[in-house]
Amino acid sequence: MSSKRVTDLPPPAKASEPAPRKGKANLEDIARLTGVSKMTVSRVLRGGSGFSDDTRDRVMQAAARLDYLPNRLAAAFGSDIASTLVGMCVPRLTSGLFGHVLDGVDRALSRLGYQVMIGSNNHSVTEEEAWVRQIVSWRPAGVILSGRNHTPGTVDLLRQAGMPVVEIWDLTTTPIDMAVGFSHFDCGVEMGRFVIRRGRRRAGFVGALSRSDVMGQARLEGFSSALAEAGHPLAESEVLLDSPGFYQGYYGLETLLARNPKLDVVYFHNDEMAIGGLAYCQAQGIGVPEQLGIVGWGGMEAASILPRRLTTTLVPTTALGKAAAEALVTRLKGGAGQDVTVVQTRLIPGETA
Amino acid sequence: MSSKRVTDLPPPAKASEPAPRKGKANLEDIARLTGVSKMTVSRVLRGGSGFSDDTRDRVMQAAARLDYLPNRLAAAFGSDIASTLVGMCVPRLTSGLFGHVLDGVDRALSRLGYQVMIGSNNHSVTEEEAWVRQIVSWRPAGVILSGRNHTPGTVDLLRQAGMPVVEIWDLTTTPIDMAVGFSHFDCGVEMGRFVIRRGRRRAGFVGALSRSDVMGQARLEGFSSALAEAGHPLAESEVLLDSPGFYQGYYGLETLLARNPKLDVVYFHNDEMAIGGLAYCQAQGIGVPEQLGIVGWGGMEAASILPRRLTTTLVPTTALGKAAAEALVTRLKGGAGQDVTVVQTRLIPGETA
DNA sequence: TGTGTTTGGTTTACCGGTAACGTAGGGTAC
DNA sequence: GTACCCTACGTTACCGGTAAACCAAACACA
Repeated sequence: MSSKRVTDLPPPAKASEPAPRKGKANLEDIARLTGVSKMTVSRVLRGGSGFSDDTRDRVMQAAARLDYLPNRLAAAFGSDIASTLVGMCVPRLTSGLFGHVLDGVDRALSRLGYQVMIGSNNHSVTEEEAWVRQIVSWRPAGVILSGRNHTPGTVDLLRQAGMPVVEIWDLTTTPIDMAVGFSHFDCGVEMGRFVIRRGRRRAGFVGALSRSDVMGQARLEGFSSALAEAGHPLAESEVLLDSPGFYQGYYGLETLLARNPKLDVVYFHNDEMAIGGLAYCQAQGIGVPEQLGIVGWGGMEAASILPRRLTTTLVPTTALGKAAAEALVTRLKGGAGQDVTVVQTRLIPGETA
Repeated sequence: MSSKRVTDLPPPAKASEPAPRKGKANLEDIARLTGVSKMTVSRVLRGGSGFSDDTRDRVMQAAARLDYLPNRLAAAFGSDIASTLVGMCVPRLTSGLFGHVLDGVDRALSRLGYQVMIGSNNHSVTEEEAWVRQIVSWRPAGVILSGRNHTPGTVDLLRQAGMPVVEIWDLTTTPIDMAVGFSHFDCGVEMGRFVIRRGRRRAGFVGALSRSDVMGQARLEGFSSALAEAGHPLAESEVLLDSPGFYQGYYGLETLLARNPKLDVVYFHNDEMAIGGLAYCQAQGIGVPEQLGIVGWGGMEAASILPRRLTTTLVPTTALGKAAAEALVTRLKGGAGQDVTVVQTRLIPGETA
């Protein structure tokens, strides 16, 4: 017994009493009380068929009387297909965007009786592999990963486990199994073209590529390539080895402008950093957008209510999570499941560029 | 077999071949290959004692050769004390604050080999009970809940399961088992006294008590009582039946000021709403803090980098999560575990009040 | 030399479900 | 009347570990 609490069962219960101990009952106990076999009880409780209405009622009553609590561990272990566990790994749990993705996933899955096991890998594929190794040993029904970059070990583990895998966030043409996301490169391209259209010519970038945040990198590359194509290549870039937060945006912009005061627009790794950048401008009396354009990425709620609405790219985080969950469930139900699902991001032309 | 993927095992493997099928090996397979019993293998792999160095090496080699993946499901099921699952339920996964708490919990627990299963209850004790019922059927090692309000059913389930429970966020003098948090009422009191000291006399409150967010309610009560004590009771209050976000703060303040334009300070449900309120002031040309004081709660990162640093209460979210995890683990290791752990919040006297 | 004790194992039983298959009895088609 | 099928169960075996008890050989010590 794992009971560690002190105030548990009032009397220590007379030995070898077959009396129903409330709350510790199993199928056998219900079977005994009902006068059927435990297999029949199992069938009834799972809502299958192969029993009479009368039997069903009696089983249900007995289960209620004994306060029966199913043991999902036993069920999942015994049947090999009954697992309703789903593992989900995100880069950082503290990211507002991933919070919404997680929420989308959890809402969609828990409604169907699945349980989400979380993990975070801090943008490290090595940590991700360690997490996958742990998760796979729980024999989950499926796994959701963030990003398309994984160690060979991760891929091996998942392939061998033979379970559905959804890679979210960034698109990949060669998913391990399925992918739901959008192209970060294209986000960058779109924003690059946008700032060019707005007449900006000397663009900078402020990022915080903690570890190997290849997706922020991809946005930068898309941005750069669009600028180069237009004949006005990226003028300056400051990439901190830090997490992409408000402070980093504030000081990142300070550093960037110190190096090149003539910039007329700055693309930020994300909205949090961009808002930090805006704060810096306000503090220094730099006019936005007249003197300097500020553009972000991600579409956090705060961005739309600022004094000046931030120009950014809106990412449908909750919908993305929901789509990932649905792809997984479709596969679990035996459906084919789409290999690659694209969710649409949208450039919000705010008032800061 | 649960293999649904198509590109699984290259050749369909000759029938009844005792040859080690990579990645599907179990203790028995390792035992056979090593020439010992599976019990010995179990001991070796768990790093116990009772075997020679030679045996250990041979077992480890065999395990590596077979790509052995432990089956935690079987282990947890079979032993009743080996579960390393921990359930954690938060009001909303999209809340920045809870993201940090979750992160603190997950970091602390995953380092020790535990797996966190998440859930959200949308501030509803009924949804919480449904979640607890699901979670308990996974026989986790422990459970972390948010808030101190629970249905009798929830409490029953947890008591019967007899597993460690940590209630976080709000303090309670009568925890189900253990509690880690701080007093929301006291936060309100402290802020009430603070605004009085700053000379404010006509205070308002803007909240968004989605469902039964009793903790926001407690802060309001503390705030009110401090004001009343000082002889300047709360003048106006606007509580939306909505989630506490930026927009709600913006429009909540608009509504509040429409009803009572003479307010000289407004306490917000949280920082997100307060920032929304600040945005409204900026949009309307209301001088902060000269004309109107704005104070928030929570201490989100954004609050400290705004043009004017927000006056708020800093909640040590990550530390709180870590403390909760540690309380749980202490209890799991057999220690007594502190009943109630208080984490310190800190009023940050910013520049907005 | 006999008797603990330690070392390095083995054996057996069990956790609580589920899958697969077996079967008795009543209805039914021909 | 018999072959067949359906309904409503029961039986058996098993999933992959772990706990507990047992055991033989080697060693220690008086």
